[in-house]
Amino acid sequence: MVHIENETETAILKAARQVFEHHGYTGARMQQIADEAGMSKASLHYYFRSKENLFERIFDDTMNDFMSLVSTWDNADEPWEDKLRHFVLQFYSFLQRESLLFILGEINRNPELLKRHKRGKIKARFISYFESLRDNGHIRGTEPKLIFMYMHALCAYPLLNRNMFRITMGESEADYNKLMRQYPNHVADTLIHLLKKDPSQ
Amino acid sequence: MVHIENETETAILKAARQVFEHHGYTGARMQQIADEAGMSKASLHYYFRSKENLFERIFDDTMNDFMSLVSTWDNADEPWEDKLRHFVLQFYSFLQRESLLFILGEINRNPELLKRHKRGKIKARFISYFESLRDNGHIRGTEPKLIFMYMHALCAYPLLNRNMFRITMGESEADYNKLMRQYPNHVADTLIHLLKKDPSQ
DNA sequence: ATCTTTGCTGACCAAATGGTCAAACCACAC
DNA sequence: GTGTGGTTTGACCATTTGGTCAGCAAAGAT
Repeated sequence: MVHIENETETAILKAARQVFEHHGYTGARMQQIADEAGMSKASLHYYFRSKENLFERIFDDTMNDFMSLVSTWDNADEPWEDKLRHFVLQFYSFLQRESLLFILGEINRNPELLKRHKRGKIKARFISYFESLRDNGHIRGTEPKLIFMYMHALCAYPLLNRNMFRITMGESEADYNKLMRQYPNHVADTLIHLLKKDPSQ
Repeated sequence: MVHIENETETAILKAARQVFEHHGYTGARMQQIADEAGMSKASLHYYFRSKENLFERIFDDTMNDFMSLVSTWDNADEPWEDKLRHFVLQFYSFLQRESLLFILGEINRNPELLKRHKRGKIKARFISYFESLRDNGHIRGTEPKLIFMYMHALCAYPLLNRNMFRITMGESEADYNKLMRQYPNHVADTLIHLLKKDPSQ
């Protein structure tokens, strides 16, 4: 009976996630979570002892998903271009579902939150893979750490910054959505272009 | 006497900025702002009527700085490569000083905040400039809107995500700082590489 | 010296908020 | 029916928080 999720418990977690992601820890209200879960505030405290407990459950779940995605690497035997594109698409679609802004905001508020997720130094397999490709001369000499950062930045930032981008680029909602539908493939193209060796060499 | 900033007023704004940027609107406490400004809470209400007023002053100031930087474009007569590098370095150093995470978080909490900053559709001059370069065949056909987004993403995200990057890349604080010192120049190199025409064509 | 204006504050207030608890409720076993 | 265990809640509490206000202090003005 350690972790069999009750139906009520699931409803609470779902509501809590919505409210925390929208308002942050300090802005979230237990009453609002209770309302959205369709039960009394006291029930929240029956299942999770405190606001902080409930919050940590949400935060940790998201962080674990995120960390495991980051350290995932498909070892299928295909060209690195395909692997990279596949990873980018998967990563982007993950970020569309999960609220990274929430995570970043809470870490900024309380950096202690990260400490519980260190698990030693995990160095993403993404980086190791491209390091060995580079060492074997299959790609340009570009630092794989930079490529890793570029990939994260390009995937994540337009989702964090949606509204301001739309305004500073003078796009309508519809046009912006259209642009963003192709966006992850553009990112994959760009990263591949950055890594591919100049054929003349 | 409309806007001559009092010394006290300046102290309040400085303290308020620190507290708001760290804790966000909902997490910020008027008492803490008063403490850090070295005065009583009542004084805050004497100078700015309410917490919301004080917050909006901070938020608007930052947004105005940000928006004017985004729409700035140096028309000096130099090669586009130099212009671009110059802009990237300036943009990155701006983001180091100002807290973009604060802005993004508050916009997420309350999208209304953006409406007051629209000023019609302003379409960054950055984009127009590269559109005309492209139309005149001086750069690759890459969509300038994408380059604009890439530039923002590459500059901003590593600053937003500092802590998680350090951990997932398995870097020490010192090594990461070293990497980041060269980072804006890497970004400029990369963007130029993406735009430059293949010399063989 | 006294009045007036301006800056500033301690003491206070009403509302909101996280949390508690005794009692009610409900399914099920006997 | 009666008892028993887990579940749910309305009423309540202590604390925190944004905000107010009467009044003090200091600096001119008269």
